[in-house]
Amino acid sequence: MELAEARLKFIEAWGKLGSEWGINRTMAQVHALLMISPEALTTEEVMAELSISRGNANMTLRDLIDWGLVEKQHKTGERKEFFYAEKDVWTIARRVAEERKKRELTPIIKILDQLAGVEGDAKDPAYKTFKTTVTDINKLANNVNKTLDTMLKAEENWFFGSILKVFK
Amino acid sequence: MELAEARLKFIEAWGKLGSEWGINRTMAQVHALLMISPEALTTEEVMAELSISRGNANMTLRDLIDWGLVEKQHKTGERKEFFYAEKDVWTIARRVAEERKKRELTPIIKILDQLAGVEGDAKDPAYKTFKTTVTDINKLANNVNKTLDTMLKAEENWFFGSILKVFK
DNA sequence: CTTTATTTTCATTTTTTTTTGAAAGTTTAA
DNA sequence: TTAAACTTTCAAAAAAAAATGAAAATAAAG
Repeated sequence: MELAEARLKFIEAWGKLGSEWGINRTMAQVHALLMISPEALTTEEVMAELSISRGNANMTLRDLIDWGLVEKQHKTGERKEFFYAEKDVWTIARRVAEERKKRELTPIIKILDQLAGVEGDAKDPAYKTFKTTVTDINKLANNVNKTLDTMLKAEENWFFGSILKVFK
Repeated sequence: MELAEARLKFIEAWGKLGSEWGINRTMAQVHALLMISPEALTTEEVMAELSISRGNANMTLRDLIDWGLVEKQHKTGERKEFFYAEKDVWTIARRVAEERKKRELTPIIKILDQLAGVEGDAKDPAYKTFKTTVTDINKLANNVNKTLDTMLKAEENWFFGSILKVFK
């Protein structure tokens, strides 16, 4: 397989994976393109490579910056902005985990805390089932939360090494 | 807060979480409803509780069955079908992990294996960056894969207990 | 069989999400 | 200043995803 073909396949696959996980396909594709680009790219280059509009490229790049996955660069003598993606895969994984934790896990734990406190008749099956389910989900969410905190502090080899060693 | 209100909030929150993770909002809501229902429900009841159409309820329930989260039940003397959700939260988590692994992780690892094998000029920065990125993502994906295998076999307390103890 | 209850399908409609592109805004440099 | 280069915004359009509902299919009962 040619590099050019492989690059396209990678961009396509990363876009598909992203959309399956609730991330805009184009955003995942721009991320993929930047991850495999040794040099920072301009908006124009991103637009051309992926055949997307200026508005789309601009918004997507801004989102990637918000996720902590891409940074703006300025080159001396050049007027336009360049975009460069973090290349360390474990750092990328941690940034994504950190953002999703903040945006999704923390809010749902807050709601579950409220819901787990609902009062009711201890003999009512509807109440018992609700209480048990919500309390159990809350506990699991807190376990995931703590595990993510661990992951955010850990090195990749240490993290997986330890997990896989314990459960060998 | 009343149980009735809490139930609605839970269904809403679960639906939102689902849609953020690439799962159809209605499917997540039907799942939430069944998780907090002590008894199996009929299609009619699901339709009424969530104000959705028969076609939608039918397809969504079938999908939940495909995910291994809901089972059909038949009651003697009753002609219609009843739907009952798995209530053990750790079992639910494992089923979801198992399905997403099968549907998404395994296919992308297959693609990454192909892409990691692409040949090229070892001095070409574009090639080097591509190769490194793809290889690193592949390694991470395989670590996640193994960790999921462990999770699928483990008990909740054992799994998180061990992880959190190692990294305490 | 035939009828009735129930489930499934799927073309069409509706809703939601994403993308476009041109205008407005901003920055730099001459 | 002014003007050119570049970035951002956002209303409108397009595309994608989800939902509807009625007809077809299936299954059970008489």
